[in-house]
Amino acid sequence: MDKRSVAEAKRRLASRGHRLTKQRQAILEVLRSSDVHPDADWVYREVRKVLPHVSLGTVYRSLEVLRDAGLIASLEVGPRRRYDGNTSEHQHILCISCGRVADIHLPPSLLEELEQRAASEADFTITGHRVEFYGLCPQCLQKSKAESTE
Amino acid sequence: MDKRSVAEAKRRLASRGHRLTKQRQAILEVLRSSDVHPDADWVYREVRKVLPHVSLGTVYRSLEVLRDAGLIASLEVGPRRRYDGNTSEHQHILCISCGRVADIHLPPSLLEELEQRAASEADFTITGHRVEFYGLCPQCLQKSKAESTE
DNA sequence: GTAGGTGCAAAAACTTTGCATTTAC
DNA sequence: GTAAATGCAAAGTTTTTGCACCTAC
Repeated sequence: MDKRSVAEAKRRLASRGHRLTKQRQAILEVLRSSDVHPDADWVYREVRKVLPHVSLGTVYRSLEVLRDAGLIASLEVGPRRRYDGNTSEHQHILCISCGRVADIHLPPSLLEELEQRAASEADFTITGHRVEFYGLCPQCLQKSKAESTE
Repeated sequence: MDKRSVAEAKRRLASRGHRLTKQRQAILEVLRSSDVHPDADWVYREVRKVLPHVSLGTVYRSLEVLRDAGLIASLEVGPRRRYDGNTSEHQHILCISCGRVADIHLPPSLLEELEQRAASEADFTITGHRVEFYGLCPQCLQKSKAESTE
C-alpha cells in the first residue's frame, strides 16, 4: 500500500476516532490485492501469512471498522458475509455452480431509474440498493454442457 | 389453506419425491397469512402455536424443501435468512432502522433491461437476479425527524 | 409396506464479546 | 500518557445433522 493510501486510510479512520493498526493495514492490503470477494475466514487465513498471531476476533472487528469508514465494502451474496476491497459503485454476479463472484458495472442512469421507481412504490426514503445477479460462469457452463452430451 | 392450494403443494412436493406433512402445511399457512418476511425462528414460534411439538430442525428442513419446490421464497436482506410466502416476482425494501421489510413491484421491462445489461457485461449465463433497497420506513423517518428537532 | 419425515439433542458454522495487555497517536 | 486495539478464549447466535421412531402415500 503506497504512502497516499496509508494517509487516506488513516484520515478516514481518525475521523471516526479509530486508528490504522498494522492488522488493519494488512487486512486492507489483502482485500485490495484480490478480487475473490472473500469472507472473514479467508481474510483471516491470508493475513496470518503476514501476521501469524492475528486473531479471528480482530479480523471481524477490523472488517466492521474498515467498512464503516468506507475503506472496504461488504456484500451478502450467499449465506455468509463477504468483503470487497473495491468500494466504487459496482454490482456482482455469483456463479451458482462454483460460488465465484465477478464484477459488473451498470450505468448510473439505470440505477437511478431503479431507485426512483422503488421510491414511488414504497413510502420509504431510500438510502441504498443492492443489485445482484446469479448465473453460470464460462467455466461452469462449459462443464455442464460437456456433462449433458456425455 | 383451501383444497386447491393443498393439492398444488402436494403436486409440487411429490414431483421432487417429497410429501406434504402437517408440519409443512402449517409452515406454508403461517407464511402465506403474514407479510412480515420472517426468519426461521419466527416461523418456528408461530407453528408451535398450532403444533406445539414441532422442532426447530423440522422447520429449517421444511423451509428448505418448500423453497426448493417453489412454494415459498427466501431473501437475504440482513444477517439471517428470511422467508416469504409470496413467490410472485417482486422486490423488497428493508428499513435500516427497524428491520421491517416491505414489498415493491418493479416493471418487468426494467428488470429485463437490467439482466440484459448484466449479461453483456459479464461472460455469465444469467439465471436470476436480486434487487433490494434500503431506507427508512415512514415511522422511522418520523422518529428520526422528531429526534433531530429536539 | 416403505421411503421420506419428525422430534430431540448434539454438533457445526459463523460471529461477537470480556478482559488483561499492548500500541498508535 | 491514554484511549483505542489486540490476542486469546469463552460464549452467543444461527443453522445443520444423526438417529430411533413415526407417517404420508
